[in-house]
Amino acid sequence: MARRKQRDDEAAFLAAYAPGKFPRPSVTVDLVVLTILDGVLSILLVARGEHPFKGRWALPGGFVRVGEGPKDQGEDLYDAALRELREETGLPAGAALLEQLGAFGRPNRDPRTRVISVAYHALVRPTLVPHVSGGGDAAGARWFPVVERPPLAFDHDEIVERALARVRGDLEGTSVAFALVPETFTIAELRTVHEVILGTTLDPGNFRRRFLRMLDDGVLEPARGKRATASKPAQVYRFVDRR
Amino acid sequence: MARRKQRDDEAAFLAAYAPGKFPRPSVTVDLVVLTILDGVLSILLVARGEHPFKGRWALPGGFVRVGEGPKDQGEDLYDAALRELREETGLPAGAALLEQLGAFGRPNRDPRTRVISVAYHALVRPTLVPHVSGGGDAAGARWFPVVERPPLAFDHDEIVERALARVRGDLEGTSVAFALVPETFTIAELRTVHEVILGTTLDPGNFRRRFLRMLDDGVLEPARGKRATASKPAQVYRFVDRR
DNA sequence: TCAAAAGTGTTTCTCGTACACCCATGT
DNA sequence: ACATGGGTGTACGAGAAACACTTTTGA
Repeated sequence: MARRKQRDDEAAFLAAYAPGKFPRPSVTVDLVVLTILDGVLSILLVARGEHPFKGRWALPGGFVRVGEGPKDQGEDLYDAALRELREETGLPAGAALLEQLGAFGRPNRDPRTRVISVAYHALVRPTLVPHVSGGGDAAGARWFPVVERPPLAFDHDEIVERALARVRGDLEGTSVAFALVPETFTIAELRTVHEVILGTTLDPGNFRRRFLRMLDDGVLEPARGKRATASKPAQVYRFVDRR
Repeated sequence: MARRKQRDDEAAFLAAYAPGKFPRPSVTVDLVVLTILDGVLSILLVARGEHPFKGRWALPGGFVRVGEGPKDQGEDLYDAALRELREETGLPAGAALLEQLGAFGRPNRDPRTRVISVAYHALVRPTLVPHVSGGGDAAGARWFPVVERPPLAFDHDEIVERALARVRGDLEGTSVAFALVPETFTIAELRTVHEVILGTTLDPGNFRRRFLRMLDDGVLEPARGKRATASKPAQVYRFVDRR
């Protein structure tokens, strides 16, 4: 039958297919890992131990694992990003909000060979940050305030700029802010996250109202306990994730 | 000097660098080419002449040109997208609003070998569409209404869905709508674009007011002439691009 | 003269912004 | 007792939404 014919046809084609006739690029994932330390938006950078850009700071990242043939095709891009995050920071999967920023593939962005990088941004809870320094591969990794970060290797400055613009844009409408706050948090803590990302100050009263609207939308729920502050203790809340 | 030493060091490293120790993926660009035909949001698809997915419809696209060594590293991703657009549609550069959607790299999305695709969406003025059919490589290219498009090859259905979501999201706040309208246009024509993309109907009066606000923001300017309609002729406007 | 679409007016509601103010608590 | 920050009230303006209405043209 035609159906059977079609299958054999395709199988024959696949067997005859010779990969690698054309040169291929290397593909990496690079991570823009962000958190808030002492009320300052901060980024995780690694010092490059090898050429090119030896000694410069760069985004953590690495090559995407690609299998040898049609049978094993390697790992997903997202999984590669997760793996790099774990290897370079020691953070467990699910500890960060990981989202793809896009592909950066300008020729000569890496002097060695053509490299196309798929960038991700990862937002890490400040309460998990202490774990980061401990990691094995993470020797040479350091947090910098984003506003006073050193110039970066490759086109990583451009990637960081795009990540920041993206996070700012996503601040309202998505749940990015909750990824930068402890499990349970006060209204003021969440407001600080917004202020730090936007680089402005927000009216506490007005922010509170927006916040409470989320509450009866079911995005948030009150949690037990209060947070001790410099003055009157504040109610703590929890983000309810319904994906 | 240390400076001189550093340069020689790096040059030596580059010379010694042996590329291709690890398997590399193929990288393609795929295009979600959209326009509005007869008031219907439409997408350009090509019939696949070869395996895999022979006979299925797919997004236009092709391999990114990658050079042989460090000296020639090939073309930029954006340029590759432009080139494909030209080759497959005959559209000149600048005829379409071309923006990157992201990278799609699930293993086994192509049965032959690991392929990572960088997707772009291209919004084409309906007045330019007649040129499209004429193109050389464009044999087998056809417009489909997006709502009744056939099932696509590879993971292209997913890419299209993401493109549509992106365009809908960008509709307000960016100038995507102006890319789907003739050089000069009436308020009703622009409204139709919004309605078609959002899949809703909009109040003519209210839309007009939003539109006029753009006018005194300087985003638009009145153009000479009127557009003949079924009834009272309408004023035409022009989009002023200040990038 | 009639249908169709351009263009105007009006009302209501929601939301952002600004700002004044009260209240509870740790020091 | 008092400063600090949590929490509340209010008033104004911009804009979204709904809808009734007038005007201008082609057929």
